[in-house]
Amino acid sequence: MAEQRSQRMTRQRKIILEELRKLKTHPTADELYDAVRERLPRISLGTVYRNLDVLQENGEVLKLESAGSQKRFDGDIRPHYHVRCVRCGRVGDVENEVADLDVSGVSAPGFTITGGTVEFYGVCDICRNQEKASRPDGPQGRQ
Amino acid sequence: MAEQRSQRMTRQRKIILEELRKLKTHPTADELYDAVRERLPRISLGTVYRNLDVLQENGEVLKLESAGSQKRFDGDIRPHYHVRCVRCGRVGDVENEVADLDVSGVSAPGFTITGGTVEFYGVCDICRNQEKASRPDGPQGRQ
DNA sequence: CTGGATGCAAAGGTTTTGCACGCTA
DNA sequence: TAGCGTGCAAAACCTTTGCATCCAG
Repeated sequence: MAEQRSQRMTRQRKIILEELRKLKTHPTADELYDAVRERLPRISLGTVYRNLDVLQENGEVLKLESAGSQKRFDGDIRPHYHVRCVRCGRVGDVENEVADLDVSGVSAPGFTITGGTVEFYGVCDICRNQEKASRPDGPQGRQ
Repeated sequence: MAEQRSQRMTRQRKIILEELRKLKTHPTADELYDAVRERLPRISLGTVYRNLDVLQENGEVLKLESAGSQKRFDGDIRPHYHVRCVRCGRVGDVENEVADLDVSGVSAPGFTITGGTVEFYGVCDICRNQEKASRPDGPQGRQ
């Protein structure tokens, strides 16, 4: 278990990992690319993607899957819940402890269930402020 | 609440909704497109996407954002949990009742949490059989 | 009639990949 | 040195969109 898929710790891989751990924003690949480029101006976005894949298979980072839009990445691999902003897709960390989810009594035809997790959603402060700003006369639905 | 965004029930929209309700597979947009094309050979994929959007805003179908590279859709809007196959992304329905998730004590800095749901994952029978077939000499991890 | 909906095709955004060269172990 | 990793660019994917035309109400 937790097989290492790759052996070499290149400068690029090291810095990608460092920057991802530094960021608390659960960045998308290209947000991380921007951060890494400050230290390695010639790195390519493809390298960022390739390394995020490798690091994820090595269990060193988390790939937060969300269909369709952009994937986000997390350098903090301790078990914790996430919130996703339903407006902009930003992801935050939930402070509460994770509770063990009992999967033993759960059944779905055609599937063998191995686990589960809780996904929270909400609105981030940035979107909430924009929302307030754009309707000065009270709540009245989507613009 | 449950505002209708559109007024016209076109042949296309009607058939898209019918076919999605018929399918129990939580299809991707283009899987649904294939199904609909049997009845409307000249429909375009763009129309399928546009209608899925409208139907989703009307609350008539569910857009599953959970994971994978493609979004999946569900014609069954009753509250129920889903399982997702970690190998192929297929989605199935969980038979257990949904339990109310208490969100009141949950906090995440920078976010206003409005809800949450449980996401199960596992392996679907199709992938499990392929797995068995491709390693005739016992379990030994990824190939 | 009228404006929302369609078909077609092109554009858009994100992620993956082929290739020749570079660099870690 | 060997061969994994890189940069670059093109391709692959999925989804959205502009536009002229069509059709449901």
